[in-house]
Amino acid sequence: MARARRHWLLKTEPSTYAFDDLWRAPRRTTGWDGVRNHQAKLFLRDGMAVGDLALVYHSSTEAPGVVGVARVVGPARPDPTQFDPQDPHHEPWATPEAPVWWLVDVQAVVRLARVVTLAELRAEPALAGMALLQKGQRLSVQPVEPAHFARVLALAGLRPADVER
DNA sequence: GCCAACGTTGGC
DNA sequence: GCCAACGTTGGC
Repeated sequence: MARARRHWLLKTEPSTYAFDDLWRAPRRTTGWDGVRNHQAKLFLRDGMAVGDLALVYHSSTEAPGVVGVARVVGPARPDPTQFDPQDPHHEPWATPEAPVWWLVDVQAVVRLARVVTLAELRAEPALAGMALLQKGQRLSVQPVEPAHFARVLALAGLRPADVER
């Protein structure tokens, strides 16, 4: 039997890569590259599987918050930007035989009609345990409990079936 | 292994 | 821009 679907949160700075960039990408799909934290890497490489769902979160912007939902559509693979000397995410010690950084391919599923802001999330008692809301946390890839995921969808006015397409 | 210095994240 | 919190680096 297949493993249960897991849920995640992916942070991005919209000035660098916004959810709308993903929404407009070919097949609404991109490699989620540039993650340079080892704990986040482990979630990408070892935690995620095709079919998992992720909240996409905008940070470092006027109204930080959840802006969309994406699905993992490809298994973990080495992040190609680590091999590119011209790329800001270049990793001098990485080789194709021994990659350091990993990514998964994600596809936009739903673009929220409005931002579910960080302030709203904080105001929701049912979400008090979310990793995102813990003091000092700054991981850009985080696991999300299914109940929390469902609650955020509800705040966005979505029903569970809305993310199954 | 300890820890100070420095860099980064990210809300405000 | 400020600053808290965390991660990384490097001397010892």
